[in-house]
Amino acid sequence: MFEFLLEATDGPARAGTLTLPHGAVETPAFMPVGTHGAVRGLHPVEVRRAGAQIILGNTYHLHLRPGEEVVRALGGLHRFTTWDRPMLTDSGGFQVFSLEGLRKISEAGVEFVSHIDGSARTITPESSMDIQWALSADIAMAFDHVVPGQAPWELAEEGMGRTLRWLDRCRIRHQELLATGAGGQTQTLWPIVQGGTHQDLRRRSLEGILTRGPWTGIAIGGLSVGEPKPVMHRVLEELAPALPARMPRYLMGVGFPDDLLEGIARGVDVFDCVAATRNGRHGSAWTSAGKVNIRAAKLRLDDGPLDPACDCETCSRFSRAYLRHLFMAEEMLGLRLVSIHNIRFLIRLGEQARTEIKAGTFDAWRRDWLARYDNRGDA
RNA sequence: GGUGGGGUGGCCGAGUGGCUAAUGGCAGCAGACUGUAAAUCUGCCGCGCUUUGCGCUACGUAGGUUCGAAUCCUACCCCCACCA
Repeated sequence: MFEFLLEATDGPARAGTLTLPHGAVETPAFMPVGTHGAVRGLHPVEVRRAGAQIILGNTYHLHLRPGEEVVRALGGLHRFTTWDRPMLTDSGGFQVFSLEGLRKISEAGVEFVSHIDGSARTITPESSMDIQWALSADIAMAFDHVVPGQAPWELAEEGMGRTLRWLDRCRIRHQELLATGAGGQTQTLWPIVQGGTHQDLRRRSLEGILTRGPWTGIAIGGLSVGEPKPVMHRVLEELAPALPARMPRYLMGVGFPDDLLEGIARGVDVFDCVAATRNGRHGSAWTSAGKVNIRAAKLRLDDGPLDPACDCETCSRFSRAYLRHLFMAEEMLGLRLVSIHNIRFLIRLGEQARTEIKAGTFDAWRRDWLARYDNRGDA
């Protein structure tokens, strides 16, 4: 039910298949983010047609609105949203970082002041598990304490240690929930490696997680939260040799196209990132030649597709000039079309990487790809 | 024809003697965004240059008052409302 079959490796890069209750996920894979139970702006069919095999939901946001009991009463997140393929829910741990000004951390859990109505909302390792069980995604994430990328050792140590202690509580509660076995529901729990940018802490975190195993997958959190890219690469490289080969590795919150390739090159199997949809809504598109600002004046009469090398529904049909017009006219179709392109772009990057890994040509392909990719935005 | 109100940078619109190349907003231009408090945010936005500075032009037009005017005075042109 929660198997990971490692099909090929090419250096540290891996290609595999993750089997989950709602279907298979071929890796390397990019998961579009659907915080509120929807990939922002998109119809589930569009998300599916972009090639998505799994999407995310968010514990904190769905707890606040509509509330997990509503989702449970309506048959769980799959039925509620009509997304019938695999889903993963993030635990609310990222909101410990992103909503820093609205929360208070203690060993018991995190007291949030709701960003919606100011009411007090406490999330504990146990309640995060309860909420995620009610949402009933295929994969639940451990409730973790994410610290900023520049966090000094002391703070990173605190977050890492707390994440490990909370993992014990998550695991106990999750096993209790599994034991109830209500309605034949099943779900797996993935732990999260923390420790900031400090090698000793990352190692301790990973060792702590592995001694608490077994697990069906493992996540690396607390990256791309303000640290320079080379530092993220270093952390991944230091971690890679100690990660068991049999488990899928999920690099949380990453990333941009180049981050996917750099992550895959360092042994990562699964990614998620809001940038595809957020940048899409903001008019910033990724293409094989680099970033394109779709509002740019120079595109006014550009009759070509966003990315000639892309097979998405946007590129196969609409011109850059039309997309620009939609943005200038504030037609919501524009936001949607670029979002569709961006998620297809990342998913296809994973698909291409998978092919290259199986062919044993990943590294050369990656170097070539990155050399052609202009990150400055004048593609 | 009379009376009153008004003409400000691409547009709307503040400003009623010096702190004003002129608040705001819109439009335009450029950029940012990494487990979503974001269909958001930031910067530029009279012209030129050796661009943390300098020069030029500018608040309907032409004069005037003043050390100094978008701001005060005079004349004229135009717009709006009401009255004839």
